[in-house]
Amino acid sequence: MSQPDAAEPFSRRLRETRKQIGLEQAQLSAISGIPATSLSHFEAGRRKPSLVNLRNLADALGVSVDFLLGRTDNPVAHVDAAAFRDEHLYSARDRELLEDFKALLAKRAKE
Amino acid sequence: MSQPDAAEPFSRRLRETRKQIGLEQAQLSAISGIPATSLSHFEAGRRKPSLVNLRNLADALGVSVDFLLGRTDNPVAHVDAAAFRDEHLYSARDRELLEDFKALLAKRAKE
DNA sequence: GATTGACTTGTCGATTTCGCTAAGTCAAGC
DNA sequence: GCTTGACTTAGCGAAATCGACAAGTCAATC
Repeated sequence: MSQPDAAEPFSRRLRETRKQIGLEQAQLSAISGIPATSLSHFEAGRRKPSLVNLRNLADALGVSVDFLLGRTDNPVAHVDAAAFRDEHLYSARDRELLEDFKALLAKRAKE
Repeated sequence: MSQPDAAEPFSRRLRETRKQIGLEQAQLSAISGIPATSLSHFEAGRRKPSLVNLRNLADALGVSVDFLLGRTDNPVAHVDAAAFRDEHLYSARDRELLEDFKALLAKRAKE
């Protein structure tokens, strides 16, 4: 078992984006400065990129890191959605209550 | 040479965001599942997070990875950041409870 | 069937992060 | 001065990524 490929959104996003742009691994390697063998490892899901490599990949491909990681489906960065939807929680008192509540849930979940 | 702190946007963004939200390292540790000592290392610029830790941090803080990395000045990446924030911590049932609790706080805050 | 090109896979030593534990700093409050 | 709380720092072995190189796969073209 354990297909390294299937579960990782990053691997798929990387390959899809690269191909969609019409780049070969060697080309992306030249642009990003990352060895082509490393790119192959990334796309195969055998390695995960370091912070620096991740950033360079996003730069080279012209997409957001969040997109590469599968956190958003929007390739190009971001519009400003509700800046902070939990704004009301930023009263110190409420936050305290919320933290206590979370702690309670977390504790219960462990049992 | 090599000031670990000064040159790294990630370190600053992490600390700033955490404090702005009003969390202590221990709290962020509980939410993100990352040891507090690791958080200290990140904020001091002594270590850089792995892909998984980076993702968990963005989730826990409710900001985009691109923001944490200094690629954008826009804190919020994708629309449902708040919804996914504690997803990995709780069961669906707990999340429901948590949302109810938040709603309660929000309602009270309006009065 | 031999060659070429794109890509995969394995191995190497070096470097880094991993989580963990213990100890240290340091300001605030008693 | 002592304690508490938030945070830093150091050391540990385990695990992962790093870049580089060699070798292998495999379909397409000649």
